[in-house]
Amino acid sequence: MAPHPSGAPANQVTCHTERSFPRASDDEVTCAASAPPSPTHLPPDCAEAPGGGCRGAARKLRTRHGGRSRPKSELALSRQRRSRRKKANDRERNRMHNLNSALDALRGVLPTFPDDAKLTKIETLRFAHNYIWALTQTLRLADHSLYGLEQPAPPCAELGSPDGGSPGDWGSLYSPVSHAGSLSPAASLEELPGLLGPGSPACLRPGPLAFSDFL
DNA sequence: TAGGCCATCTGGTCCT
DNA sequence: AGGACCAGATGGCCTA
Repeated sequence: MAPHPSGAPANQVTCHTERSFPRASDDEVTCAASAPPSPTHLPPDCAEAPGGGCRGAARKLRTRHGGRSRPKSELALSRQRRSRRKKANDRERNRMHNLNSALDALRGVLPTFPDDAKLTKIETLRFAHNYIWALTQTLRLADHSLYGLEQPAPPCAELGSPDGGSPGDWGSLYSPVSHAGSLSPAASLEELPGLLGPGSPACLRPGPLAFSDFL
């Protein structure tokens, strides 16, 4: 299922651009525009502020407060905490965006069907895991046949899978790494069974592929 | 309406 | 001290 097929964007924009929805604590956490910057709660892009008043203000503040580690008032401590929290929130948001970007990149190299909704995070990870396993098995089989090993391909049951299932073995027809840019996942998956040679074990020609085979 | 998925916030912990 | 990482909480959106 796709919770946000056309709704909210996958990557929520941050405070520096726009927010998708306000929160109760946003008056403290979001853009500095919502509240006048206090001397101890300087916006991160303060240096670019028109007139460059921020640095001057900070210097003035240091001068006025005697530089370092002076006992701070409760108000100043509170502002400092909020400032740190805001910065931590920004970093955390950015970190999660990076994580989501990596997941999107992973989705991009995984075969999917056109009518399939976007994979969820957990589906993407499981799919990738099983897909890599299938590719590994294919390479193993290719080695066996290339170097004339007498041993026939192991029965499907012996192939095993990381999850105990047997998702099949037809991933070696293309490499998600080497063809990442030109990969046509949808077509590839549907053509895979037919592209496998007639000598392929039955378990490697699973017929119509179900996406769930990889999950 | 319940449940799934997601983004975000938050506080804690560890590391530099 | 500050950043990275993590897990829990919260609330919004969507689908069955």
